[in-house]
Amino acid sequence: MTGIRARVRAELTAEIKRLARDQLRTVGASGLSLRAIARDLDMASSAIYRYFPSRDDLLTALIVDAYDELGALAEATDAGLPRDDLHARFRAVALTAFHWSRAEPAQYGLIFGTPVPGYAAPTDTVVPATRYTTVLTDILADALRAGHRPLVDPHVSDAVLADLSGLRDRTGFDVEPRALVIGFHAWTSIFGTISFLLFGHFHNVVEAHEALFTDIVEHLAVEVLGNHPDES
Amino acid sequence: MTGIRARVRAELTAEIKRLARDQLRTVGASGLSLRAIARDLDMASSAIYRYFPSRDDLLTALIVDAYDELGALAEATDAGLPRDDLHARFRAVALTAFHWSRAEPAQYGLIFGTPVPGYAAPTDTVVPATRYTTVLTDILADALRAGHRPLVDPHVSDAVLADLSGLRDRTGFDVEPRALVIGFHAWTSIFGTISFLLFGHFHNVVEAHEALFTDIVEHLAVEVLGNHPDES
DNA sequence: TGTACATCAGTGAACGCGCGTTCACTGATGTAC
DNA sequence: TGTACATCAGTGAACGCGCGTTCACTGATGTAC
Repeated sequence: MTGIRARVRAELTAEIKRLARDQLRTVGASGLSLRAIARDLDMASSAIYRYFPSRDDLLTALIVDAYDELGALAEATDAGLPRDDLHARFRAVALTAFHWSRAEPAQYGLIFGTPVPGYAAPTDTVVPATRYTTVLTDILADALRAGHRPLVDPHVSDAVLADLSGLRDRTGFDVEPRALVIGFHAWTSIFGTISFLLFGHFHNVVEAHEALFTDIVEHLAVEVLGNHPDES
Repeated sequence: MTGIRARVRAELTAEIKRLARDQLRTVGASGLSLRAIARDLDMASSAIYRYFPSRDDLLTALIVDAYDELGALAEATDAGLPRDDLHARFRAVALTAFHWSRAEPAQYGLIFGTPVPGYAAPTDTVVPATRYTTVLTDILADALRAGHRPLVDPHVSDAVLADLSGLRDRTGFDVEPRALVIGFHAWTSIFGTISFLLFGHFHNVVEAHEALFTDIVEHLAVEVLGNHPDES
């Protein structure tokens, strides 16, 4: 059986990551300690190196997992809704990010907070990082095709246009620039609001976090999607 | 002369904070080391304790300074513009935050990034933290008085309404709830966009940061302020 | 103006702690014939 | 099915480093009379 050793290995790898996430919660990314994890596991500190070649590799794995978790949740949420109810899809996917940020604040902070200085995210993180964003842009692209139009057509600077055409040439990603700027606006609004709520900037101002988030996303949805084309 | 010792003391205090900011830039808030600062100053590490009673107090001073710097810049920017050009004031104050984030990324990360775990911001930081926000809400209040109306009237949940009336009772801060929700939206959009640009989430997508920020803020201004009342 | 005393800045040693990573090693698990 | 060998997981000691904070102290600067 080649399987048993591999299974034990996978379990211990998962256990190490689980304990690492616990540490993220209590001491933050820069306080993450391999020795502390080894202590929790009743192992020699050097044993961790059989699973992760260095502390940075463990951090990278946590980042990848976090992006994948959020991305998978958003994909599942979106897939469960009727394709043509763009308002509902937009709201639900935004709300998914909000709920995930409350369930996993440490992981949220890891990917959306201050970057750990001296840590350069390797390329392994690029694809997982795009999963959530892809769900969002797909919704906006569907909306465009279905005749939804944003309330205000944004101005797009020449420099931004040039970047976007470069992006199209490099990756084939081809979306109408004005729609994309609206998408960026929605993206940064959603996560800006979540971050401010999570990081305490609404402390003593508004405590009904989910209600406020919902109100803001609702407002955003109308601006981004306009009214339903049937109604205009 | 009681002055000379006080002056030297003020200078050294400033020097310590300057070196601490350098460290923020290179190793981040949690890597901030009093011993390293003492080394840079060619002093015994214990000497720092004549100026800051603990590491956390130094961190607090840095946070207060950061909020004050950004707040003072926004106040000065706004004060230099004609009171009745609300679009210009809104854009300029947003852009001030953007430029400050580029000039002082470490300080920006300190106040708008992931909170340092285990560090509870003391009450000294509350007032400085409101300076920027006050400039922004004043602009929106002026706009309302001048007849500007947002393009879309936001829905405000009962729970948010209750929080806001509680806030009014506690602090006397009294702004029309729908205007305030729009203000929150603008606030989180501005800083969400700045954070994503600064923290690398637009890496390999849009490199013309200032142009993109300007486009998004312009879009936001129209949504928040509507068109100028004269033109409608 | 001069002296006695209090305040303050800075020193250097020490306490007690933690960290990432390497290395030679033992013993168990898997593989090939 | 049994044996020889290779792979792998985990150990424990060590290297070299860093940290915040305390404490008794020296010597200079300021204050009060």
